[in-house]
Amino acid sequence: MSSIREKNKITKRRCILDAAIRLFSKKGYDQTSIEELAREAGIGKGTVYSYFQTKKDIVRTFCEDELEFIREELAANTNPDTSLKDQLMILFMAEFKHLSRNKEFGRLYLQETVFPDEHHSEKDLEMQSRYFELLFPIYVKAQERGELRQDLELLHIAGHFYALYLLLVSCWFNGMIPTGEAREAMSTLLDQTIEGLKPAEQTGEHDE
Amino acid sequence: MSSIREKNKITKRRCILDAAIRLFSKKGYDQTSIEELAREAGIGKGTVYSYFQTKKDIVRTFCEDELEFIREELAANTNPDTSLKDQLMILFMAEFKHLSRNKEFGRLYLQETVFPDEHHSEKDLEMQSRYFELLFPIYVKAQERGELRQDLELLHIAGHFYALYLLLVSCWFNGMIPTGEAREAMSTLLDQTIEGLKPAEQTGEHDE
DNA sequence: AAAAATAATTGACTGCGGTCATTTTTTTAT
DNA sequence: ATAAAAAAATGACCGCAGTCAATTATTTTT
Repeated sequence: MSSIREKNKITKRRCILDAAIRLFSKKGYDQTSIEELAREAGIGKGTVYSYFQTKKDIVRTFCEDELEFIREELAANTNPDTSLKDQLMILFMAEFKHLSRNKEFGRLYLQETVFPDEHHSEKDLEMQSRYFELLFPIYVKAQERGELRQDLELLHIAGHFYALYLLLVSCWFNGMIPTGEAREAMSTLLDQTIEGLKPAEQTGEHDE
Repeated sequence: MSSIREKNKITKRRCILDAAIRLFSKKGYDQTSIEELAREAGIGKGTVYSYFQTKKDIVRTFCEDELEFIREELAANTNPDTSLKDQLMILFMAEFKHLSRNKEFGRLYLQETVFPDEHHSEKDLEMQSRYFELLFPIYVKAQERGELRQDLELLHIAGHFYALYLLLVSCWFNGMIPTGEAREAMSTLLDQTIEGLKPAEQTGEHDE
């Protein structure tokens, strides 16, 4: 029932995140001080810390919110009857789109979640597990359609494709793959992983 | 000919790195101040910065030195005629061994090199390229032996295996894979990637 | 409506990473 | 050996992330 407070809390939280997006994107994460961020958001410095634990938590929260949104959107829009590759492309490219729009945020978020310290690792493990489980139905369907071997554990399958995503993103960050070529690179990697790396002569059929 | 100076420089550099290894390993990176590090190394705080540009540079330097050492050692010891999988296992497990011995260092180094900011990306790209090229001969040989398809670019092949390494390491950091199971997990991932992810019935031969 | 209780806000303060003018050490020149 | 020049070491100092006791705003109680 506490109307004024609740509304203010939500509003201020949004203000801080918006200010952070603006400043971090414009000047970079390190070049933006919390004091300046607070000023931009129209509040005192200390207040920032009653909404977020640390400077990096601002980044983390923003990215988790975005990911949640992306995934909900995808869960609604994905057609589970299209090919495995199509579905993975849609998913990965949606995440990549978010990443390329918020490069600085994405970089810091990935640094923290892909290589977490002891303190965060449980939380990250949970996020990762939830993410993998989100994809399990897609892989099961693909197995049923005969697109994937049945004798592989779902976790391993998920791992293989997640590995490709990590690779793509890493190559994008270090400049090996420009933004415009990411889709094609992902497509190639997915094709190769789905098709397998075997020599052509050991494989029963090949369209090339 | 400047004997005293040159020797001192090398010695002090070593002292700083040793102190860093001791303190970072014992108390963690964030919990170790440069002032304390300098005390441990028996020098003044400012002196640290005439040997290393930033706190993270200490980590970076240590890891690059170690990697250089590991790779030289491997280049000498690897038998280019054993199977692709055996060679990759030896390489990856050697790097993983270094990583698991210096977890804190490794984490920070990977964060910086896998997801570099604009400022570092050229340097990291060069490191990554050198690393990939180191592996190219192994893949060429494997292609010649018929272990890998000939129609794939070397860079893509390198990418696939590098992706697996990233995955393994990430899972290790977030606790999904305990240290003792890393070898087996890597083995499984390599097998699956080398064998391909195809359904068994589409493949000409299979031992299971 | 006033008082008491509770929650939110704030900026002065602390500690650390990194800088730089000054001092100390080493080398070169005389 | 002494002075001048060059290199290295140093700690006081700066800016910023994060803390906390004091203050202000909101809610509940009477």
